[in-house]
Amino acid sequence: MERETNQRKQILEVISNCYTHPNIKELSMLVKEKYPSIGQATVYRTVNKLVKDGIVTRIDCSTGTYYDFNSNHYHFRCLHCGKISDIYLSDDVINKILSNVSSNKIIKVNLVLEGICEECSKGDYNGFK
Amino acid sequence: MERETNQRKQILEVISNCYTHPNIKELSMLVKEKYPSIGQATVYRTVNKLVKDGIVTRIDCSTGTYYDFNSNHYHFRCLHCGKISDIYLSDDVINKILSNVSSNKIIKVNLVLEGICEECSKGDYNGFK
DNA sequence: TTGTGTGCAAAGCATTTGCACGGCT
DNA sequence: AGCCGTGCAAATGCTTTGCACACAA
Repeated sequence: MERETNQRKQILEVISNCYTHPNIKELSMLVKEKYPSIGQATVYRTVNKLVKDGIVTRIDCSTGTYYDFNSNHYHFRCLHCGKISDIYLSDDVINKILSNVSSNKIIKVNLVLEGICEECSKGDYNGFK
Repeated sequence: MERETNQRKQILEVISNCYTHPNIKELSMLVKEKYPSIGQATVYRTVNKLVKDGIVTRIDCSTGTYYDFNSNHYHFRCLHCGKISDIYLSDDVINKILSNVSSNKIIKVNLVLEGICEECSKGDYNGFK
């Protein structure tokens, strides 16, 4: 099913080396920088496959979709600077959340908190991004 | 700032009467059905304003963005039938989640669980939507 | 050898925008 | 009266797709 092509390996390598949580556009640029011969369509197709295969995680929030490698954590997005940071929740809290759903087959938890990060809270700012 | 135009009232009325959680396309169609003279661009612009004003809530998940009226609850989306249902969490659980973030200004919590709903779990199915 | 993956360019869609007009306040 | 909101249609921009070729299994 899933072939270990060079492009797949290289795109995965770029994602896993990402310090930030890129969206598809940023990811495309990073891939283009390091592996210029990889086409745009390949990035789109490959990332979707990696998500489907459970190797890469989607972060869906109000400003779009971001990607994360190997994530069993959650996210906070600053409405001012746009930075996305990781949040870790205990199994206890997660189980309490899951216990509120009658389905016994939860496959994914997309949790994104949005607000003003500590750094932005300190400085002056006017309005949100 | 926000003018109480007929279009705004009518679009809000359509959203608030929605039994389901429509995406922008479904919402456009519902608006078109009931108020054919309202243009497509107006639906887009107005919904975005209603979200910005905190009157309508965005639900962001892997299949796109859905809208909800007056929501202080959370959501579950079935990967098989696509249905979105409401989840209610106690303040206790929410506070435990929030306590994991160093920011003291959380403005929004986007929480979407995905899995197979009870109804779909009962029946046979092959593959996800 | 076979069929999936890839690159390119074009097609297909969803969303935004410019502009003139309408209607809140 | 002034100005934001609206409708229309065009523009924009993101994502997908068709096709011929490449390459992993």
